[in-house]
Amino acid sequence: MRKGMLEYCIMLLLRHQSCYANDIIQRLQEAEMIVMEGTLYPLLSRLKRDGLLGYEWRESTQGPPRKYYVLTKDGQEALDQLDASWEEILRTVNILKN
Amino acid sequence: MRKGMLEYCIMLLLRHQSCYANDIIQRLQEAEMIVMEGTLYPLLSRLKRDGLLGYEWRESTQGPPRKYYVLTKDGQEALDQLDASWEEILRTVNILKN
DNA sequence: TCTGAGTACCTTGCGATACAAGGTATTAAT
DNA sequence: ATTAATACCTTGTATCGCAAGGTACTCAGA
Repeated sequence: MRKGMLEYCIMLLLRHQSCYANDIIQRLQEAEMIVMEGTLYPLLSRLKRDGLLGYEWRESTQGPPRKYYVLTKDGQEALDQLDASWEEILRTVNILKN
Repeated sequence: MRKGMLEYCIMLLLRHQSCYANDIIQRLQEAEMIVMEGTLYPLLSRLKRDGLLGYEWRESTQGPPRKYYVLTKDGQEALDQLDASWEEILRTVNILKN
């Protein structure tokens, strides 16, 4: 059922901080949402391609450099839109639950 | 984003009343969720095939007879499970929203 | 020095979901 | 008999998420 929620959750994560893939996987896991690498990387690439995310390389103390993703201005607007969609889904489910 | 929500919404609808396809489309529309016929019919067939829904034919005063769908016992249990999943998604989003 | 373990990024193939478009069948009215 | 309305269903396409597999960089230890 969480289909389609992933994009929203990832953008929520990036609203206040930049993250690289493993950060995202771990933080989502703490919020009880499991994401696979094979799901995450293509999704990040797509959001980058669509101009909603940008990234910058940063060195790591142990291991290869990391891609830190950040929300672009377009991304913030898209996120606002997703917030609205989420509210609508909440309303829908609440109506149907009566 | 509402991908995957449809099954849940339809089963919520059927929790307290039986419906045929156009009922479902109209009621979901009232709850601000748009469903296409080409989406709904295969979904209903699948839920029937999986034993979560049953149906009975009923005559209509104007037009061909209608398939009224109802939740089976298995369907009720599956719906309870979906309720739990929904609660989990609510928790996840709330955590990520801070 | 080179080899293996750990980390990080990415791709390919598959199944499932939803939509758009089109098709079949029954009923009632003209 | 034909048409309009209603109701059910199928096919083709796009997207999403997962499983599995692959590449590349870094560092520690043999």
